[in-house]
Amino acid sequence: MLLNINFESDIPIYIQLKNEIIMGIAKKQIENGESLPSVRQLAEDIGINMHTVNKAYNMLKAEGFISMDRRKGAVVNTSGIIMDEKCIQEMVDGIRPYMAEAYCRGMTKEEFLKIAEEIYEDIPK
Amino acid sequence: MLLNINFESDIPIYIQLKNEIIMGIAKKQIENGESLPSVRQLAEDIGINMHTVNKAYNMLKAEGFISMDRRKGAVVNTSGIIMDEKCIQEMVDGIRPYMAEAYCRGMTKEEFLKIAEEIYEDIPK
Amino acid sequence: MLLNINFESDIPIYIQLKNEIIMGIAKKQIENGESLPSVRQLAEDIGINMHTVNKAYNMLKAEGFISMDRRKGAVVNTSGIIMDEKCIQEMVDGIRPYMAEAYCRGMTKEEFLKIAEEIYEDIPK
Amino acid sequence: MLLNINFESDIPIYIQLKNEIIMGIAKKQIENGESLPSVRQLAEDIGINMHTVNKAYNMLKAEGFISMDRRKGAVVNTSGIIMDEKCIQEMVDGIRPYMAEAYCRGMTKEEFLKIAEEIYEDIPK
DNA sequence: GTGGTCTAGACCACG
DNA sequence: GTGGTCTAGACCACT
Repeated sequence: MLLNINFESDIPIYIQLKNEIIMGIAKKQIENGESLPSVRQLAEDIGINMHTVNKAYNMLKAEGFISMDRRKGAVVNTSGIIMDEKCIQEMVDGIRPYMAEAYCRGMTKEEFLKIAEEIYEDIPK
Repeated sequence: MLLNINFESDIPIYIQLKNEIIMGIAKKQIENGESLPSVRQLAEDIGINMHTVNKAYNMLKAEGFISMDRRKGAVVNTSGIIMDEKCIQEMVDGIRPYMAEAYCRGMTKEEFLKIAEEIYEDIPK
Repeated sequence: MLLNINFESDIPIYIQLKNEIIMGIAKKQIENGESLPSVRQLAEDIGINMHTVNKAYNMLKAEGFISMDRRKGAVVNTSGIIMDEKCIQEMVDGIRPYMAEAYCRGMTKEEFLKIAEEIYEDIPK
Repeated sequence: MLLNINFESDIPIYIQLKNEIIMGIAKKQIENGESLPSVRQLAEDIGINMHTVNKAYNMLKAEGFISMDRRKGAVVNTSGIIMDEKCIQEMVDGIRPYMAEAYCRGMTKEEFLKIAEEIYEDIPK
């Protein structure tokens, strides 16, 4: 799994890491039931602090993407996750500002939906 | 123009304020050429510090939504703004994580696009 | 004489106005001995405050470009002005930052001097 | 790197600071990839407020001279900077008033170019 | 009265 | 220890 981290971004590294792992799960680069690298290992690979990886793993656990196993470490476990009302609301609140800006900049609904569709279809690849 | 700021949010106030003003422009609650309230006035109205408003205004200026006229203060100026490559890329990078999460949570493309369409159509209201 | 003022610039209007008048003198759009418009007239023409025009005229007077005449108002008087050490120093300090930036951005001396020459030759037109 | 700040000048401290750092980059007193002092450290060294340094750093970041790396602080990054049309235009607009004044004061093109050449050649020292 | 600049001091998120 | 955010309050330049 390729984890793309931009150290100059204003998005915290642990958030980027969390997003990249979710992307890896979506792309099935890591399957349900498989283990993620150990905190220490991943930290060393990426060249970041152990605490940062830990934080990302804890967020993933809180959001239901992984579970912690004493022997196998962090294990992907997507069996119980669903798109509930709270998730939808967070998503709506998250993307609305981007749409408002696009709207002001003259992007039509069709253009926007076309791009959204492309992103979606590009995920599993 | 109603500016909705959530002081409990982990999103910085000046970012929320910037987004709310863009939303106000999109909704045509404030028209092209009109002046925004003075930094001090708006700060007092919302109950925040002058500098926080100033930061939001400066971001809007940098993104091309307003101009600072020495005589009229902050003026909405949407004439020159377009959805260029950089904007599209930022939008794509911004919404992709939400889509990847929705994808993992089993939301279909159709469901996602339906929600996206609803948000878009809800903007001008 | 065409006076080009940008109200959205971060350069104060009275400075812009002063510079434009000096440019007008350089271009011989206004000759030595001629009168500038009255403070009131010019303010109205440009659409700015009378005090702002006054400030520009006072700077021009302090720098030796004009003299105030009771009957003729502000009169261009370039007879006594020279490029003394102080002026040179101010010019050097003023353009050095632009050159340092151009240098960092990879502009060669030849390119810079070519542009400088072009600007100079463009003045009297 | 020697940072020369004039507290009596009417040029804002953060602008002077920005210019001095660009000069330091031009003189190779600080090389590409190196870190600048932390905002707090530099503020203390110069005897100014943290926020003033911060503003200078943010301008340098916006102009492409440095990147903010979450691990290494402000890092000089001149790899991507070029002298594009916008930069040239800003430079031209910036130095034209000095040239117009020099022209009025009787400085010839040759004298002007000689001084410009001297400033340029003096930068890397 | 406007924004711009600067200071001082605080808290927090990040690494 | 780092920068980011926010506050409070001050002075100034500009219009």
